[in-house]
Amino acid sequence: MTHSQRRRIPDAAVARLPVYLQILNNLHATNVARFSSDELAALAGVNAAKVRKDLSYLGSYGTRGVGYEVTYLIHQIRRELGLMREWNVVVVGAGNLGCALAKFGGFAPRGFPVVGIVDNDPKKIGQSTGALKVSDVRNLQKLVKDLEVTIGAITTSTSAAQSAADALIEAGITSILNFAPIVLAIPSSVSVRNVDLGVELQILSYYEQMRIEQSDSKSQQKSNAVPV
Amino acid sequence: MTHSQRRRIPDAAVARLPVYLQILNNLHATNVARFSSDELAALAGVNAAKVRKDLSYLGSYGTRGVGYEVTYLIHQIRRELGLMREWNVVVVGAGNLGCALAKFGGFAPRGFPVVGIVDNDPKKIGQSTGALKVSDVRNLQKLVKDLEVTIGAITTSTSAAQSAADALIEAGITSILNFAPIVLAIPSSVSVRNVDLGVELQILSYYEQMRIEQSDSKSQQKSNAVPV
DNA sequence: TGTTGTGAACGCTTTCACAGCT
DNA sequence: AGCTGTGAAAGCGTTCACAACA
Repeated sequence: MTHSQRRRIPDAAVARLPVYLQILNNLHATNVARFSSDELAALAGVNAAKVRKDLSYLGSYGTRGVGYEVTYLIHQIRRELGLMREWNVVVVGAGNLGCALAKFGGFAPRGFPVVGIVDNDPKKIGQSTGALKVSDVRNLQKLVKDLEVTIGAITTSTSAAQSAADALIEAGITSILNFAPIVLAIPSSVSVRNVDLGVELQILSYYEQMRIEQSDSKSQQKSNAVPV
Repeated sequence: MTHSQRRRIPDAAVARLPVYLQILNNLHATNVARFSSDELAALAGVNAAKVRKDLSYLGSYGTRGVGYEVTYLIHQIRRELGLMREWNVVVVGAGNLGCALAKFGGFAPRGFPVVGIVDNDPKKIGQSTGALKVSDVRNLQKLVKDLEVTIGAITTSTSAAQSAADALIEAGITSILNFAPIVLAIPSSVSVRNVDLGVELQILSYYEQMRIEQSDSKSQQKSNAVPV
């Protein structure tokens, strides 16, 4: 079945493609040329049917009886994820985290160069952080237009995060990576990914507690199983 | 319907409870005493039915015709998430991120004190970072036992991450917060949350590209709609 | 009246199972 | 013989819609 119209990949699959890509890059680095859905599934910690379904959304790029080619699949995933071009990032909030992101050289080689960092604190504006100078947040719109920025990272304090988001949206940004522990009010036309360690820890905490309660009831069960 | 046996909350709901808790803490700080599912839904960016279903997993703690009480609900969510006690955290990898986590005082007050940091680099062992001294990773098991640590944060290089995970599991850790861009091989009895900015950016990239392609076809559509 | 709590319907995601190719 | 690609089934999660009730 050929589908020449726009393919829409289910969100759940989109979230897994970067993980597959990571693994395939590793396989490529270790000179592995081919892989089967079983192998990738084992490395990704999912099951093989899921891998095949996910990869099938890209097109029919496998060979029955043989498997998939590493380099070819890397290319296809990169194409589908929009990684054949660069996406410029602007950081809002020149605190510890913001400056760390601006200095960190790890994003540019992966296609996400940080091209600007802004703040509203006059003391910070003009200071250098890595190769960048902190700009006034009031220049955000111009900066976004001139440097064709599409992604904004919010690294402000919690209290400033919503106005940072407003400024980014006003400036024409359509994707936000939010590090502030707050739910941003944004139009549905803008994508947001939240990175909140507090939330992650609390989720872990829930499963920790479940484990403890489960083992409690198990040991109770055990003592029931060996009655006096 | 009363269910006295162990309640198991769906994973999707568990992931939202910390977000609700965040919002309720804010409401509490601004002296709001009550809220309706509609209000919380608006603040959390979800719909009201989902809020009610999620909260109903905690028990029937609302009042029909009135709503929910902020402080009471905070208490119930905290109880359910296992936040009535502290969960000690150990950091593996005393690099930039690891030291930042150890120094950062933001976790202890939220119930997740970082009680240790380890590395395998002799140059780093013994150095101070915040209130902690970097320990030898070989002391991990003793550290985990003595300080009753349940959560391990992996902040090593990618290449060292799997052995860090192995060491944590060997030491008896049951929850891992992984910052390395790699899928860890771990037993299913251990919970893992991955924090990978590369993955987040690539997901945003996909939706950015979709937006562009959509607007391309729209403008094409537009030019079709106004033919020469 | 106003809002919760919840069966039932719906839609999305995962898994199964096997036809279809190499 | 072996592995992919995919309909169909099963399983979850979300939303609807309304009875229950303060």
